[in-house]
Amino acid sequence: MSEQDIIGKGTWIDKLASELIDREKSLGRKLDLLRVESGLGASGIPHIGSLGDAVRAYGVKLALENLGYKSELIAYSDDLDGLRKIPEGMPQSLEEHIAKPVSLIPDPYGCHESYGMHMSSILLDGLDKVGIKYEFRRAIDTYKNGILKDNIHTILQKSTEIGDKISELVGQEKYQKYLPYFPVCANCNRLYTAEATEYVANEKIVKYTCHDAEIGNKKISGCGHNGEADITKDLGKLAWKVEFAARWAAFDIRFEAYGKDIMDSVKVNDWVADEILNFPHPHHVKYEMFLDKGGKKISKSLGNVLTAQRWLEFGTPKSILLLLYKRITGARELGLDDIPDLVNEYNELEDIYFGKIKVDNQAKLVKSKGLYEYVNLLNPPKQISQHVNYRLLIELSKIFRENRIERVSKKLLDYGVLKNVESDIENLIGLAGKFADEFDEQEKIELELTSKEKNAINALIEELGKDSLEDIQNTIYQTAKNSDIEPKDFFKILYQIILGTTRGPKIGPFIQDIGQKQVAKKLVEYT
RNA sequence: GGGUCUAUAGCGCAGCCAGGUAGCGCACAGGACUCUUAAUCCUGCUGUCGAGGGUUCGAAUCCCUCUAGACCCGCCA
Repeated sequence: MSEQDIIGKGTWIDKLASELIDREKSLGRKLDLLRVESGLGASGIPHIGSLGDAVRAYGVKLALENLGYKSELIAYSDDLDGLRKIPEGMPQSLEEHIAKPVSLIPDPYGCHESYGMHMSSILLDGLDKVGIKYEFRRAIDTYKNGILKDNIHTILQKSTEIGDKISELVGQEKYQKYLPYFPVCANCNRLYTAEATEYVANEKIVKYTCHDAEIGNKKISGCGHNGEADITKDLGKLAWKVEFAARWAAFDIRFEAYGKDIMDSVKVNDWVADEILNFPHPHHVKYEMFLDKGGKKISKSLGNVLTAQRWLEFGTPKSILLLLYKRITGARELGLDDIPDLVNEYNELEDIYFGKIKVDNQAKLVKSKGLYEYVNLLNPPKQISQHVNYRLLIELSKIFRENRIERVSKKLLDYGVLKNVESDIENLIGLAGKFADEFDEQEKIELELTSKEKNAINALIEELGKDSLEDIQNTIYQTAKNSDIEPKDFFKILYQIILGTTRGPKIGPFIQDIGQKQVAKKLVEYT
């Protein structure tokens, strides 16, 4: 690859942006604002995959701007989506609100105006924490303000044609029978119980009947209300198979990524946009779902949901951005145990960016530097910062649980890893410390000790009580010998008590680090 | 029925999406830190890149076929 072939910063994001621009040019559309969109779910706890959709869309926005175009990210919360299932760990009191749009359900935690806003806020908070900027829009406002009205009208008028096409494209036949529009019942506020029976085009009204319906395998009772919904202002929503298209056209969206689970919906929506609404569909990129470590889809009901907030307890914002920007293709099993590698990988990228690590392959160098810039949202630091291996911090954190930041810092200085400890390193020690506490919990080992061994431990405790103990290593060795125990076995016992393992660091200096009294206290528990 | 992903060292994985010397972690072997073990550091070993074909000066990487596994859609949004 030669120099002039490199687009933008040389990453997949730049390539995507470039494809997008080429496509827009060949469509002959105006290029003064290339708007990108990310859809946010508002019905369940937003996991890191939902965050990824928005983070990557923002990356595309940055790439477009970098190539000289104006761009904007719309974060659209689908808060007219009906609640179908109570997410794991949420109050059962939500039961009465099943099938209602999430923005019409009170927030069970009382901190937001609705259940939907509570969920959306978790995601928006995640975006804020990693530095993503966006323009927030909500389904409920979009429908109330009639922003989609013309497109809804067109879609409903051509519902027969659309129903047939859906059947042809994805094999789903229900829209040959029903209108792709779900009114919210004016009487009971429920969404899926209200069946749209007829569209009165000249009045822009959908007639509906609220009757019993099934969601999943759950029966939901309708209230029997017969009503009319004005598509220009009443609440209701288009079915997903056509809603994206209406929104894309109304918002003039030129790019939206999607997960493979909604591939079929996107296929239909593309057709609806192109053929029914006469709005060339946005450019897309498909991504795989994040899976948990067992290869299962992250699902709220399994309780394996991984949020940005959870990640940020242990990892830096940049580690999330790196995860999401390093690539988009491929299935990925993801867990919190990926954090250490990502934190370290970021440091490596920084070293490459500032020339501290040499990379021979020119293309790879450009790509790595570009990735570094995206992880910094195209605003990279001017200077390299100090790096400490995250795993080292975890190991040190396991040893020092009290006054952790201070004592780990001191150790880093002793090791010569750092010249001085700055606040970002202290912050990282905090994160690594939480990681150590959470995932390397040392359980108390049940040890069957002989009286000979107990005597030896008692002797050692006495020695450790002395202030002027000089050579702990040798003291232990002597203690074992005096008690007629193989030193090897004695060391093993000590490792088990202190570290929970059968081996470990050289124990003399190690005890010094932890503190003689601290160790003595622990040993007493076994005598 | 439709679609997607995955397969690389003993194990776990990166590299593939913009082709250019096969990499990382763990494990293993040796060494440093005065006896005694290595959290830490250094050195070393480990390969039919699932199989077959194609494109290319050059393929783990791009294309096609096949095999095995996983997942998604065909309720709903």
